[in-house]
Order: sequence, then structure tokens, then C-alpha cells
Amino acid sequence: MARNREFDINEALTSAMGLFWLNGYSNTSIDNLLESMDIGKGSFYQAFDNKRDLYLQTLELYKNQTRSFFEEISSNGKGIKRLKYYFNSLIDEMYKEDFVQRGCFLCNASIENSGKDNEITEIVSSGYKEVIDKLQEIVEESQTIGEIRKDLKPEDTAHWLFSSSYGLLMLAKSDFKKDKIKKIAMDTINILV
Amino acid sequence: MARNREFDINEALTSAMGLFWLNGYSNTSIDNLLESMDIGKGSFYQAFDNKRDLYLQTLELYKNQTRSFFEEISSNGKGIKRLKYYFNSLIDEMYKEDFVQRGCFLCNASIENSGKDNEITEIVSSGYKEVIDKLQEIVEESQTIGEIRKDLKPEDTAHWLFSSSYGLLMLAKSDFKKDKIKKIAMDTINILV
DNA sequence: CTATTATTGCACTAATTAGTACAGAACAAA
DNA sequence: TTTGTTCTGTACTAATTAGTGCAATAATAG
Repeated sequence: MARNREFDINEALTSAMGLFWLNGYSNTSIDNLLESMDIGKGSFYQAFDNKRDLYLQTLELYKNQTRSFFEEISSNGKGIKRLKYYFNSLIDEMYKEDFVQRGCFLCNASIENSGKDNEITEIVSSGYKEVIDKLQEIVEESQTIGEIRKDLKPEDTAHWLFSSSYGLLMLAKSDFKKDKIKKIAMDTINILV
Repeated sequence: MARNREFDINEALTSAMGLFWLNGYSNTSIDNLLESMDIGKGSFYQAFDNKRDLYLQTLELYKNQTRSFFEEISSNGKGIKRLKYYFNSLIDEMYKEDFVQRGCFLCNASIENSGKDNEITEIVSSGYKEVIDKLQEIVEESQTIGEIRKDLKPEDTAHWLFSSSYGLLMLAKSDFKKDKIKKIAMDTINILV
């Protein structure tokens, strides 16, 4: 009955996420987005309510990708091996593209938002929680197969692993070498054994 | 010979730092700054080159405050006690003012900047390094008096403590309770014993 | 008190911002 | 091809941005 959209909305979302991730919300203008998404203003406002709406959608996309990441982890070994895979992938991801360290998109959003927008705060918190829950599952599994000390409480340990890993991302944004970061990560894990 | 400046430049810098810290560089307008510093535009551009210049000065102010903080730590016990004081103060600071969690100003600057401005990158990196060095001193001291395991390499341990503490700040920006964060912090330290 | 000179506040500019309006093109179904 | 609808690009607006220019003010030294 009518014309179809000429661009792929998922591709557009992905490239928008890349911009927001790298430059933050405020430092990404609609014009920047249009250029990177390769669409015109009309198409943009046809597809999205406004800039904030697009931002929220890219945050959700990020959370979905994180979920996929954990599924990938699940199919890569068990216990400590899984934990090492998690940390290593996280760090590899950081140093992947042209030495540009973007950190974690949720952390970036959290810092830029700083409690001003409740919806964003909620999106970030629930994202964190999902990761912590997954880490807790891995810790419990590792304890079952005897790879992590049984005296450590899974919930606390998961929180601790979470904050350690996100602290590493912070370090990686500074001028620390990848090998150094990986070493600290492995030290972190070995402490649990 | 001529009129004196009517406002206290340090007070002005401190309130500017507060704004940048809370809202970031881009989300802080000159008008916001003028209001909070309680000065006019003329006085502003008389005292500072431009917005970025002011920002750099507030970052340096933050680093100076961090140095004072470590001096304060030095006069509060030795070894592990000092380490606990560091973590506790960091967390108290986070939860101090009206439940507004600003995180670490240097981290915020690092994330907003994301490698675009070399001078800012350098200011942040050297700030991190100072903290890590101080932590390393504390670790070495703790090992000397037998409060931290001697098999841990001080440099690695310092990096690890640093990333753990900054990860905690990340958590604190989410909706985690202060007690929870403090517990994770103490767990972190006890792992070294 | 006077002369000097820096401080100050206000009006201004040019650029950029997010978002809107709309005309015309393009596509799908009949 | 015709019809109906949606997509798309451009021109626009109103608000906000950082920064400048300048006249009036106020303090200090003599």
C-alpha cells in the first residue's frame, strides 16, 4: 500500500550507539547522528520520537548485546574458565578499535546522567544487576565444581568481581597497556581460588 | 593604583568544580557557572581565558584536594588501618551530599573526554598514577609490618586496589546502598590479609 | 580629593542546538 | 497507470551556546 523505509533500523541504531558510546549524549548532535546513520532529518524523526528516545533505544541495544555476550560465555567452558573468558573478552573489547577506549556504555551513561533522569538511572541499574546476577551464577557454579573457595559468599563475590571488572575498564581508559590490565584481571580471579 | 578583584578566586574555582563534577563539561554552561560562582561575565573572562581553561584549573584543584586527602590518611594509623580509612572515606564522600553520587571527578572527565583532548587525558592519567603510587606505599608499609601477605607484588596489588575502589564508585552511582558498598570494600581489603 | 586603572555588568554576535513544516519523490497495491 | 500512503530532503524556527565590546563603576595611590 505504501512506500517502505529505505534504511535498516538496526544498522542505524547500531551506528547511533557507536556515537553515543564514544562521545556521550550531549556531545553527539542530531547532525552527527544523521551523518553516521546516513539518513535525513525527515527519516530520523519519522523513525524516532526525539534524540532522547533514540538514546534510550541504543542503551537497550547495548543491554541486549551484553545478554548475547553472556550466552556466548555460557558456551565457553565452565567455572573459572568462564570467568577468565569474561574478563579477557571485556578487555579485548576495550582495546579493539583503533586504540579508542570507550569503556562501558552503561557506565558512561550513568556518569553523564548523574541521577538527573530516572529512566536512564533505572536502565543502568537494571543492566548492572543483570551482569551481577550472571556473575553470581558463575561463582556458584565454580564453587560447586570446587574451583572457588567455598567460604566466599556468592552474592558478595559477584559484586566484588563486578566492581573489579568495571574498575579495570576505568584503568583501560587511561593509558595503561592491555597486558598490564589483563594481568591485574587474572590476579583478581586467582585470589578467589 | 587600581581596583581589586571583588570575588575570591578559590571560592569561585571550588564552586565551578562542583558544577563540572556533577554535570560534566558539556552540560555546564557559562551561565550556569556564572550563577554558581556569583560573578558576571566580564569578571569571568577577566579571570579565566575561557571555559576549557577554567575546567583544567578545576581538575588541578581536584588533584590537589586528593593530595591533601592522602596526607590526612597518612596521619591516621598505619598499614591496613590506613587502607580501610581510604576506602571508607572515599565511600563516605560519595554518599555525603543529598544522595547525589558524583563519582570521581577525574573518571568523569576521562569518560567525557574519551581521548579527544590530550591535555585532559594527561591530567587524568597522572592523577591516577599519583593515587596508585600512594596505594603502593601503603601496601609496602603493610607488608613490612606483616599486615598484608608478602607474596603479593606491591605494584600489582596497588593497581588492583585502585581498580577495585573505582569500581566501587561506579556501583555507588547506581542505586546500591552505602552499607553494601562498604561491605564489598572491606571484603576487598581482607582478601589481602 | 583627584587621577588612574582594573573590575564589573549588560548588550551584543555568530554559531550551533533540537525539533518542525512541508513539498515532492518513491513505492506498493489495485 | 492510478491511487494512496509513507518516506525523504530542505528550509525553517526558536532557544541556547561560548565569547566579545564597551560604558559605567569603584577602589587605590598620591
